[in-house]
Amino acid sequence: MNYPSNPNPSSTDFTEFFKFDDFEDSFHMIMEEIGREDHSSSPTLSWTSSEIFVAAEITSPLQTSLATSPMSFEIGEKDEIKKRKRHKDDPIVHVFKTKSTENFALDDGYKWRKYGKKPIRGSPFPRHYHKCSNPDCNVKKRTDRDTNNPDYVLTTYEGIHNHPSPSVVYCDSDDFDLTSHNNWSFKTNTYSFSHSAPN
DNA sequence: CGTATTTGACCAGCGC
DNA sequence: GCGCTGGTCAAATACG
Repeated sequence: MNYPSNPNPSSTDFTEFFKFDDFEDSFHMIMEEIGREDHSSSPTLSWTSSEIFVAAEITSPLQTSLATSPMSFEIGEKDEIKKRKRHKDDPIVHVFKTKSTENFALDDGYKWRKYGKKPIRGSPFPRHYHKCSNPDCNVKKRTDRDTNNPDYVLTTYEGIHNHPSPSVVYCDSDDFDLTSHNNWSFKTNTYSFSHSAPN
């Protein structure tokens, strides 16, 4: 399967990428929590990086909640709920594409445990499967090399972390509920972010 | 010796 | 059904 790149990397309107109700709900919920009345803009992020960052968004303590693309869906009514795998043409909302010839994995600040590796049909490069190392957190991510351009790594996230990023080094409050605070910063070995909500 | 990774086996959708 | 494919498990292995 070839993953499309972000359909509109410069857009700040995420809503057009959320075709599924649960995505839209969670998106609006988060926008409300961070005080965005128009629900159409993302937090402002700035970063420095040794890698070239291609996609418009990157995971962060807040945006991880948006960075979800389930691999399968539950469809149907109560008695007949079935699972459906992601179809080839389903939109993949958050695939992060980074130029990385040295480090395969995107350093997103979370700690991951690798649990699988599979050759993918049509690609000379295997896909790697990871779970969040935090107990009781079932967020997953997959990493592939871009078949069309092996210099790039595609990272796909599924799920919402139920804990803060271990890389949050500053927040304007001691508690961990980042969504209720305006200022925080985020640092990994590769990236450093800062976020300041507008007044 | 404890923890993380590797890797073949297993399993579940999906298309035919 | 059945086979193909991708996702997960878990025992073995590597590594600090």
